[in-house]
Amino acid sequence: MTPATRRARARRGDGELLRAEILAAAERLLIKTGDEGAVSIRAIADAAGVTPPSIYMHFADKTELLAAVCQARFHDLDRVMEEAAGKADNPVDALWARGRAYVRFGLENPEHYRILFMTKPGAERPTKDEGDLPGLTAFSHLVEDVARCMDAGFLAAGDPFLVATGLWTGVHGITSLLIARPDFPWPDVDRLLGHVIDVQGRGLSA
Amino acid sequence: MTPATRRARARRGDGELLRAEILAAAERLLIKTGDEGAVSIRAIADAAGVTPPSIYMHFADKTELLAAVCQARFHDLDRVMEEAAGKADNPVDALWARGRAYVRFGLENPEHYRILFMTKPGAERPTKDEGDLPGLTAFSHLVEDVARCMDAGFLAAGDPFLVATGLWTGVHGITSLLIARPDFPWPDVDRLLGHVIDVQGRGLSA
DNA sequence: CCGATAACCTAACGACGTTAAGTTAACGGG
DNA sequence: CCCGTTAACTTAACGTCGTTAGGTTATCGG
Repeated sequence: MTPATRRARARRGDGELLRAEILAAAERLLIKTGDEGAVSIRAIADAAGVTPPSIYMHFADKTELLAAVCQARFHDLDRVMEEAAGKADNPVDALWARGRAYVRFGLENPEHYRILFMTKPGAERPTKDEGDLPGLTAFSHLVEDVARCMDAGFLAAGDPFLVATGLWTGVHGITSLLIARPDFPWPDVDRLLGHVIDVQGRGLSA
Repeated sequence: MTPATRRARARRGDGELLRAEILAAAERLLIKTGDEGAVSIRAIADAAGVTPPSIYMHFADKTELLAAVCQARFHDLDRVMEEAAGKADNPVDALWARGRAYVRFGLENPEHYRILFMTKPGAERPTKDEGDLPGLTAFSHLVEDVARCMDAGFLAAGDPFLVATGLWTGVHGITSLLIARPDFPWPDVDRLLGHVIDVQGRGLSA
């Protein structure tokens, strides 16, 4: 079962084209199969119309490839959360909208979520520049939102970083357990999330 | 590098002996290496002084083996939580003691924790009898504790199952993110856990 | 002592990530 | 127009993995 359709070789300066096509192919596979295990280097290469070693021209190893695949998706996460927060007309509602958007995003992209937040980073990966962990900007947006809530007196004064971390672990707990243990007799997701948000809201209020 | 020391064949009725030795070898490997990836069927077989196919006399596949390894450890989890809860002299303190014990246990057995609560169950595994998911009895103990808190008026009346689920996702969020993202600039674990417990306590109180 | 069979082993399959060493084709320069 | 340089790939292979088919060995009842 050689490549489905063999890709035409890129022109002299256009080696970078393949990189994008590899990422697209990996993305397609990850979404279609919904299983990280099925997204092998060989399957990706085949889907991209290329042989496996070609992938190593653009990615040092498989984990770097998968990280790149997810990085794009997690710029989406930040965008989605910012959008949701923007629609609210006070910082507290924005906070909860953020949480809901986070959980929904995770459940809609479970394999991306699993790779990013449910696997150990094998050794150290000093990824180039800003996107060190890809959700870091999203997190700092959260911290800022928490600080706004405190400044406005909606939440009790305290350490915004600590509070934001607690909120993050809260929504992550829901998201990751729903992904990892779908067999558990979960209550309705919205009810559970609503309850957790409610509890956090009471517990954090001034 | 054939087996380190070859195991003597068991006697006629004692085939089950190997099962225990395989579990022990896998347990040793998992703890020593601290990496699920290093615990291969072949490595386990080698550590048990046996060839790889012998393992399939006692376990259908690798995931079943790992599940069995973790099941024992999670009877420990229930025990540890019960012990911690038993030392408290009111049901609310028992609840928080449970949470602290849970997080500590997860951080002390990160690979077990990862296998049980951070990986997708491949297809359906209708494990024989009671320990369907191994932490289920521990969870029902939690539900009972929550109900006691409500009955005693320490927590606002409500659905104990829903509240317990929220508490579970809360401690799991902390535990699993600490395991999966050790590179994040975490606040002190006790401070974070204390904060989260404090928030939940306020949010759930009557 | 012998045949049955429990308790293992040998050999192999196919898939995986990854590397070394080719091969092909696009371009700048003569 | 051809030619050599070299970017853009490929072929072939290594060692690993989980797993299976089929053989071998040693224990035990008779």
